[in-house]
Amino acid sequence: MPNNKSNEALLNGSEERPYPPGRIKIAEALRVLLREKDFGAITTAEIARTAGVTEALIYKYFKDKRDLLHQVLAEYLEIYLRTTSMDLKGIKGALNKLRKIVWTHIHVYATDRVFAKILLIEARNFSDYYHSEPYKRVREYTDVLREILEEGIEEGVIRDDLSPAFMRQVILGAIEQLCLTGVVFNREISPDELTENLCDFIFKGIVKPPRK
Amino acid sequence: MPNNKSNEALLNGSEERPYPPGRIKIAEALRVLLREKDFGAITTAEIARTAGVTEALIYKYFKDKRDLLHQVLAEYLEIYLRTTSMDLKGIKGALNKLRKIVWTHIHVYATDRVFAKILLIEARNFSDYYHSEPYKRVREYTDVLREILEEGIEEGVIRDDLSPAFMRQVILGAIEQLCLTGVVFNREISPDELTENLCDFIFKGIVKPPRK
Amino acid sequence: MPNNKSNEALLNGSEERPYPPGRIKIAEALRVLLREKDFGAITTAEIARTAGVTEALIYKYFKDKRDLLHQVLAEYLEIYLRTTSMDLKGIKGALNKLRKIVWTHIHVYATDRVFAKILLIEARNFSDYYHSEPYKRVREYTDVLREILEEGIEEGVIRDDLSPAFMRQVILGAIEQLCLTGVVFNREISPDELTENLCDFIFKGIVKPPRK
Amino acid sequence: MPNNKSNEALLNGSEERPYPPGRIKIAEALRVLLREKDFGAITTAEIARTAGVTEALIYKYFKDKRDLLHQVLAEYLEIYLRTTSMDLKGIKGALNKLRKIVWTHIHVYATDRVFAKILLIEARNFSDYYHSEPYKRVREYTDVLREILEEGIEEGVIRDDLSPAFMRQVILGAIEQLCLTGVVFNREISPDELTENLCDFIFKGIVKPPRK
DNA sequence: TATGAATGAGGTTTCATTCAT
DNA sequence: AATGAATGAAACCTCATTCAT
Repeated sequence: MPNNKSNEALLNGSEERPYPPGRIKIAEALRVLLREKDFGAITTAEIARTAGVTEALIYKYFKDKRDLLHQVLAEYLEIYLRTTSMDLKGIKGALNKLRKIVWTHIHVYATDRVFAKILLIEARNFSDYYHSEPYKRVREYTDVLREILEEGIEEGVIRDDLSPAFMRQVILGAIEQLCLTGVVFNREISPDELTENLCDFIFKGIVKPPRK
Repeated sequence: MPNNKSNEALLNGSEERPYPPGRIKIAEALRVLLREKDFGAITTAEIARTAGVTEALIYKYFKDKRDLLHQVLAEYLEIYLRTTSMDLKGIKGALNKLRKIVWTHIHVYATDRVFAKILLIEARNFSDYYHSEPYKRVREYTDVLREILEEGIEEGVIRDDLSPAFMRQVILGAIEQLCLTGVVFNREISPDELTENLCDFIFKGIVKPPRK
Repeated sequence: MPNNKSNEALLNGSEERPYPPGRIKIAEALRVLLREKDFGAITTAEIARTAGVTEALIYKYFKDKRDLLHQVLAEYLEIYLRTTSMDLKGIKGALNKLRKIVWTHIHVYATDRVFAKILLIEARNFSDYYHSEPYKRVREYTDVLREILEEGIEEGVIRDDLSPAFMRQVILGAIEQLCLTGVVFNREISPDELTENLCDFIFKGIVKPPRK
Repeated sequence: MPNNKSNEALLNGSEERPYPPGRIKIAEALRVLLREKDFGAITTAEIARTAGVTEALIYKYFKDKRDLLHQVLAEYLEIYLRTTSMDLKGIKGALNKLRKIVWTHIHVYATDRVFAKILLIEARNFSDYYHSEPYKRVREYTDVLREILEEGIEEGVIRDDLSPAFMRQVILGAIEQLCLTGVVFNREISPDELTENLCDFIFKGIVKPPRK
């Protein structure tokens, strides 16, 4: 792996300026708790207890409870944005890239349930989410997908009578829906299988081609 | 319209046993408030004030605040389930039915923003939602879609190498994602256009067919 | 049994003017519920539901919830006052009477747990109880005991250097304490055994008489 | 007084870790209010107001309103348990000890009306009281009495044909009944006189010994 | 850097009670 | 004689947040 910096480390601040222990413990506590319950059901008291610090300390490092979630989400996004662009390197052809990014996306949801929960369940509930910093990062993330679609159109392998933005929505919606139930009911998610089927769907549609 | 009972009336209980005025006012108050803000941001005090009744009355008719939402949601579902099966009557061909149900689905989100908000934003946030009564109704709703897909497979117009359940997920995910932004940013949603494009996508896929 | 009127009937009003069915059902409902839970934990809604009437009806027949309890208690007292004076008839000697009344008292607590609960647990909790109508009936009840003690003093079989009022308190306290645990923990209470031991205690004290 | 730690201090936590001021004020407020009214008639708002703190603080230090009462009661018991065992030191003879403990017991009720009220009136009304922590302390308290009785039996001064547990019940019941009216009607209670009479009753019984 | 103490503001819920019919 | 509808008042409690140290 070319990553000279582990994800773990990334969650704890930059190398030169690592986060103070209290801040690390708090963010980690939230991650732990999110594994078990909704953000809304988690109290600051609980976070503090889990982190082994006082509630007041949370407000030293975070503007408020929401900000804590946003920052934790931002840290995840940081990681997965890197991973994604890394993963696409060296792949040729828009369709191959598309397949790859679909797989990566599903894979993340499959393996990192906390991240998945935040994105699929919690985030959209905050009315200000769609104007928040993390949402902008998410857009960066999904923009990669749009760029691949544009690339495919230019390559001539993807139809040009549907807007890339529209196609991106459909693909993302499909991915999220497919993963949502897995996340909600804590079921296994198989990236390989889902990617295979989804790309099959996306590429060819569901209408049976007429017999020759 | 063949409906001999208006939707309005349906929200007020059965014809013989209409809901008491207080109950109607409370449910209506919630609907009004949901137009403007998140369920979580709505207080029982607010609901009571808007309804012109006392807070206590809410608890006469509903187990708790959540139950109120569930019941309001259930009433919506009741209506739209009827509408949906009504709408499909007389349509021939699975693909035509599919197109119709996609249109209906989008149309509902486009016109009934309160219902859309509950379903797209609030519902999934309640950890117990996926085990709740309303969710079962939603399943009934989406099952109609699956049946259409099965019909299409039998007719031989829809491919049989992807499971109907899978296809349903993809289609639903796409619809929801497409409507979500409209709902969140309070933008117009065009059922005709979206349906047109979405069915085009779904039916044929995005890969450009090779020139003959 | 010389009683030409059953207890059951007594609870339902006088013979010529029986209580209306609603009032009977409500009082009975309270008795039923008291078998299982504290008066404080019983709500008017519960009483109404159990009685199969509406809450409003309770207020037709009773001033308020407390009054309902007081009336139910009064009805019990009515019954047991009759029983007691009946029971003492024909018994000769203050000590025999004393033994008899102790037995009766314990026997009532042993068999009628609802009555026992009201008297041993609920009643004293109401600050106004000691000025209430039922309390006056209770005094009548305990006065019988005092009269027996006075009789014994006159007969010369009971010491005259302790006031009858004082002795009554001690005896009643002992009975109540002995029954209380039985009632609280829903254990069997044996009137025969308790009476035997208690009278033994009361009559002779606990100090071992010096050897002759 | 050999006590190197005042009761006052005991109510405020251990010496090294005194309770925070808020907690002390709240407990004290409840004690003050109990002097005037029933626990059930005291509201958390009232407690907070009297203590000069916010209602929320009550819930920082106590699980709920009941827990507050339990803890206050526990603190009293702590004190009186110490006092009791202290008081018995140096007394010879089971009967003397018995007399002493009766006096102490009555004396406590006579002087500390709040404690008396909790124990004689409030406590038994809480259905869970008999399974609560404070009740266990009360048992410790009354066990001392039983031990004295056992000692007396061994010494040969107390009759051995009645079980110590039974005798304890009778004695306790008598004490409580005797004090109850004093407490309820806010009348003076004379420990000396009551003890004198009660022990006379207990030791010798009420039956006049036959003339020699 | 971190804590202990305390708060403000409101939240949901409960329950006895009333009144028009 | 009984009900259906509604209420008033307060109760208990939660939780994010602040501030002095």
